Amino acid sequence: MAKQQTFYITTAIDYVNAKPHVGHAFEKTITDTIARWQRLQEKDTYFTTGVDENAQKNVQAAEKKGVSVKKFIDTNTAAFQELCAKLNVSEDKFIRTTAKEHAIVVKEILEKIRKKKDIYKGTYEGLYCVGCETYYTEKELIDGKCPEHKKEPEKRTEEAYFFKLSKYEKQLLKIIPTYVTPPTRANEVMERIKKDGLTDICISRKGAQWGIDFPNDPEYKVWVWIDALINYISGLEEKEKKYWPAQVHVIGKGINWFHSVIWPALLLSAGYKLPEKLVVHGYLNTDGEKISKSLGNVIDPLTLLEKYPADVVRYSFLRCSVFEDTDYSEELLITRNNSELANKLGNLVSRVSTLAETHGLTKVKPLETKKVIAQVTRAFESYQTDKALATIFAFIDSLNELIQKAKPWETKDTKVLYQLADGIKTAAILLSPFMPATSEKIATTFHFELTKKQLESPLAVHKIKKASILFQKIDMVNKTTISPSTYKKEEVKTMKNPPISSISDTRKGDVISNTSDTKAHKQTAHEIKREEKQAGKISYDDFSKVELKVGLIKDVKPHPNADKLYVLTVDLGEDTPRTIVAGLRNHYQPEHLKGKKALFVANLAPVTLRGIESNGMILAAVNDDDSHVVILQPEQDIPPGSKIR
RNA sequence: AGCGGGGUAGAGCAGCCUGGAGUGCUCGCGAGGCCCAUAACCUCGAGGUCGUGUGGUUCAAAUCCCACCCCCGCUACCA
Repeated sequence: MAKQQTFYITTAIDYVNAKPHVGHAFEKTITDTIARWQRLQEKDTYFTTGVDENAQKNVQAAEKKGVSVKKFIDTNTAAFQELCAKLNVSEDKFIRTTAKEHAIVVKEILEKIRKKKDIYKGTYEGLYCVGCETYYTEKELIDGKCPEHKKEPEKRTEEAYFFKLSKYEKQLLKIIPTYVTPPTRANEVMERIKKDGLTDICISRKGAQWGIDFPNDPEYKVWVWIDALINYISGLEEKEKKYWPAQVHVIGKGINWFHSVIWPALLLSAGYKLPEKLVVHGYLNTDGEKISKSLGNVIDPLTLLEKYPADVVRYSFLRCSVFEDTDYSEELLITRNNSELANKLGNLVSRVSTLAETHGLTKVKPLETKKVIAQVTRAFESYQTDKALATIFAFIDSLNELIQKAKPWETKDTKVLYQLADGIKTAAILLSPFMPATSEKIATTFHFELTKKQLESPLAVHKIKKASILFQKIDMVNKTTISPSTYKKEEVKTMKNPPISSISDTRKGDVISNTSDTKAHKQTAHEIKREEKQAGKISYDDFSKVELKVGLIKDVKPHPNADKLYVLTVDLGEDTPRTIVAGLRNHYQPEHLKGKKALFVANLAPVTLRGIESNGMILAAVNDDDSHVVILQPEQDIPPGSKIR
């Protein structure tokens, strides 16, 4: 007998410096659906998901909250586990990278790479700001100075461990086109390799306190990305032999580079087989609509799951395109629940089960379903769960048409009722990876099992009882609204980032990132700010230091090197007009500013912004999330240069 | 500016990879049918220069290639 085929599938592991957001839920749902489909195909499936707990940023985030790092990650990890449970995610293992077993595997693999002579000690040279205790890339500097301290950083070198990524350039270029899907994501990476080439990457962090020790050199920690990627192997534990290589890694587009390039290179070096497919999904765009942005609606998946059944939430994700970015909103969920789940599927099951209860079923040749099954199978082969779902719902539509045409309530045609019931069986089994609980309910009503075998054989006739309501309709008014204050802006930003870590710091492979300790500084800055707030008041003397004047905007030009900035030419009643840079481009058209009088700060120290020196500042009123910006103007006409007191 | 996504009916989308009559889906609108079902379901209809190019390739372009315009996201910038 042939050995049962295995199927190993993973999600990316999530970065736990904040609570889970819809993107995480989206990825888990897609991956879970593929895993369940493979199980339905009778493959021996292993599915892992989990969290990346070793990132340096956790240290800072924890300190900010005033809790220990361990406690901080435990709390957030629990939220991710809760998400999986409530979403009905069927993972076989939830990985935590702080687990001892994980660290052991990381060390083993690094040892293999070292033996291959792909690790060497070199010197990292970078621009170091003493105040921040961190390295900056030239791109991050403003005017050649540290953005926090406005001081020029010094050139510093330190010893570090490097991985010979460059060695694998040719091999990678060869494998990426077949490994990475969709092709645009493969091209993206190929282009970058061809353009910039691959340089060796620094894989150690000196003096970091959080993370996995570098083998044989406790002065260093392993760079978090290396540690994170290895979860795909460490998560298998003793099952490694059985399941590796993975069939699929599902990841978000933001972390494509790490999975397309660094991960296979590490595996090649360590002598592992490569995973078969990297499925790179797009993002759910939750503030695509301006309306929800101004309302401050942040869609929290755990809140959604409290309000709506898991299957409804899952369905709302799974209808979104896997590969493209999609706008996602709670309205969308409600519309889909009502018109697709309740009206189409739910209502169909309800009608057929009621009619079957009163009239019974007579076994005849079922409807043709091979085509639908083949189409769904094909969609799964290319990991387009959204297409698979659309195909199933087109089939459900055809059942609705059939019942309407055949009018079994009039004809009492139990043969048609059988065909409908058999069709529902097919739909329910095909839907079981998407909405497991719903399929289970339908299976109970019509007496079948959610197996491959029953998918391919006609429905056995049983006495049917009317089904209970599958999907309740949702009132639009009941929509969840979360006030902006629930989430700090900063948090939302991090959450929108791809699960593991930031990309910018590895852009050129010259990585000692700015993730290392800026905390000392940041904390003091924070304290100062807080003190200022507590004091809250300034003296008149302080106020009088600010020189406010009326200015006439004589000209408005877009900043040549920045999207959000205008360069204003302003008459402040002086001999020559001043150049003032203002961030108004998203809020005003040039013609609405030109010729107007507005209020300016006249004695602000000049600053160069993206290459243009600004000599003052325009005053504007701003709402909470900066979405609405209004310039201040004198109520009546008054000459430029007039003072404001 | 860098990277990414998009522009298809009043709104939101699919179709594009692999070219074959503007085909389809959800919402909305108009008319009708049905009375089994969750006020659901079914049929028909109105509504389109498929962003622009009187650009290229082709017998044939929403689809492939080129140029341009606009929108959105992330990052930078809001003195």
